[in-house]
Amino acid sequence: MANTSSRTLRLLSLLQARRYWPGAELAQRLQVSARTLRRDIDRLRELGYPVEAQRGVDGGYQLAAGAALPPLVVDDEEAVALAIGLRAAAQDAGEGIAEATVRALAKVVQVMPGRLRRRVEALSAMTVPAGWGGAGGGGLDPALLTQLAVACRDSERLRFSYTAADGRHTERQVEPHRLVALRRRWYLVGYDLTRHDWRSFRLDRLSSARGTGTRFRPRELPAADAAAFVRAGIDQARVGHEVEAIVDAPGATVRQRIGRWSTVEDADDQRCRVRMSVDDLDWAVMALVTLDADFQVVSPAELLDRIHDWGHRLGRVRPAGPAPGASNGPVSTKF
Amino acid sequence: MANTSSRTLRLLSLLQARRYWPGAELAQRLQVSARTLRRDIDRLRELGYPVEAQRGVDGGYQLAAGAALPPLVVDDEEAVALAIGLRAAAQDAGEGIAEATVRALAKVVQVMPGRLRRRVEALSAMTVPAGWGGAGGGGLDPALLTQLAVACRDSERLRFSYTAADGRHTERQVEPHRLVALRRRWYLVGYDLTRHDWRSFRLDRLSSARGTGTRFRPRELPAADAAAFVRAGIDQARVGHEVEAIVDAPGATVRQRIGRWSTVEDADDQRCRVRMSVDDLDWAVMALVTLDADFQVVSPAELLDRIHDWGHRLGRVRPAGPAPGASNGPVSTKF
DNA sequence: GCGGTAGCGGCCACTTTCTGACCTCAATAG
DNA sequence: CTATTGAGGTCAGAAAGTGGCCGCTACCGC
Repeated sequence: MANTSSRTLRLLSLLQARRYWPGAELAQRLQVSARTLRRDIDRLRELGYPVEAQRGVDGGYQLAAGAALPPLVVDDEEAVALAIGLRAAAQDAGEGIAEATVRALAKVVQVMPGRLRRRVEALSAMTVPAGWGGAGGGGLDPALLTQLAVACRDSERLRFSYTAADGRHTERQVEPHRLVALRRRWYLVGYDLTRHDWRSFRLDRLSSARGTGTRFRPRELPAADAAAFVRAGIDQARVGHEVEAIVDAPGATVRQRIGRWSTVEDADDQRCRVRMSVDDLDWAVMALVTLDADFQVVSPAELLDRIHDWGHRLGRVRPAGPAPGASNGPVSTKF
Repeated sequence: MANTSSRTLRLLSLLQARRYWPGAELAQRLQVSARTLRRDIDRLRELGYPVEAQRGVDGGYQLAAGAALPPLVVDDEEAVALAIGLRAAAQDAGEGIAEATVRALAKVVQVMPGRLRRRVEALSAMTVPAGWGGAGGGGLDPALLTQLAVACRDSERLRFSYTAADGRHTERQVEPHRLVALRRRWYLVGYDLTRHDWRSFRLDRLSSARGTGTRFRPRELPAADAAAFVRAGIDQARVGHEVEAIVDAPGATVRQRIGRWSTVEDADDQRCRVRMSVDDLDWAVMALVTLDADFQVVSPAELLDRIHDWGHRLGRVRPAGPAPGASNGPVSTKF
């Protein structure tokens, strides 16, 4: 701990933990003279981390936002929070930052001591599954996502079992290349060693993955990028529903509420046209109903059925009569 | 860049970015001899970050999970992903890690260059607000959360305007102490300088906060911890809705779907009793309707009204007639 | 089992940096 | 104005970092 670089790191972490530090206190904590502290501060500044200083009574140092990101020194709890947040974010990240999210997740998880990893597992078990646990949508296992992200990063071969679209289970051995989020789904792009070709795998159809422990030299993907590869694959096997509806509310309002998942076009001042791609029609119904406005369905017809189905179900809800089951029922799960 | 400590930092970042590195490549990247690299690796190990090495052909170094967390070296995109993930996580974090989440958020945001901060703002504008953008639920402004977290951390006085429960606006000057998440809501605990007493403030009633620039010496909170303080305050002014319903579906099924937010008691084989506390009735409606089963409402009566309201709205949805706005409308927002 | 590869670490000589002490100066708040 | 606190120069001794060399050991493929 008497080292210079370790001290520099500690200084950085102190400056990150609290904004203002009187120089004397820092010097005392780092067990060096005030002069050396000043030199350490200089070192940080030379490294590109702008440390600002206030002179005079009650002065001190503070770490400001600079051109580059300093290494983040986080404590245990913060690391757990990071992992949880990233896991949740990965579930429905926009296509733009999804990759960065898993990259960061892999980074954090990789260096996290085992005890923290266990805490993350425990905590995220009680977290909301993907997109509201919607009726049909199989939740994505966040641990799987992490595992695959690490395997991609480290170029480690994987074995897993995969359930193809036709329902057949197969065992695969794959060189993982990249994770791709597309249309609210995750795909693993990799080189299938038994098929001797590139494939993309939907994460929700993939299970019991484990690394083989062998590393490989990354191959070159025969596509512009991984996202393009996946897109090419799923375009020929379309699935899901294209929803279109006219909503009796201003486009701006609608955009604010559900613009994230849909394309909103202004029709006139009071109406707009909403388009979205969903896997599950219930999802579309929820999106539309939360708008608190009337709407008309353009397509598909099934959506209208579904909506009326919901309407009926909700319409026939009645106050509960005499208690049907004694309220002293034995089984109860909290949370 | 020729510095030893900066090189150590760079080495750490390289080891975090990819798992396996051949020693020769690392040495070349860091512009040092292999011998010095080995010494650098040693240095890291002495600092407590376990670097493992593989000998022999195809050997190399890898950063393993150790006892302590090394400083995270993240790139720009990853930092943005971190901030986005943490913001989202803060919105509905469990009470246990909520505080760590904002702490981490403050840490990340504090050192983030302005350009990244702007990207975060832009991106999180298109992110789902708290709990599905539920109709009534005032979304929490994530920027506010960040701002307050930083102010708490840095012991900086705040001014803001506050709308009390009775609807009266007041201007407050406060020494922020801690942020607390309780029952899916955020509170700021602080010492109110005009009232000369400790208060807790609901974040969704707090607006136009700005730091005064003056720091203060933290006072001691007259309570076990900040959460206890808030709890004591809100227990005397309960709010929200206690929902109870009988669902015509087995308890196990229901528990799997919405057990996270509710208490489910088995009534008999085919029915169960669901209880939940919600701020917003729409939220309860959504939870119940996604169960895909009939149900009866025990309480409150308003819930029944709301359900029937939804039922009517959904019931009168019709297919769209002739296109109301030309589909070549100029304004279109994707994403 | 054998040879090649690649990490391990001791040793040495040389160079560079670091450190604390002492000094003067500069900004800031009361 | 004055006390406080950071900025920074200089100096000498101490400590480190560095590269080159060495023999050693673990591991892999043949």
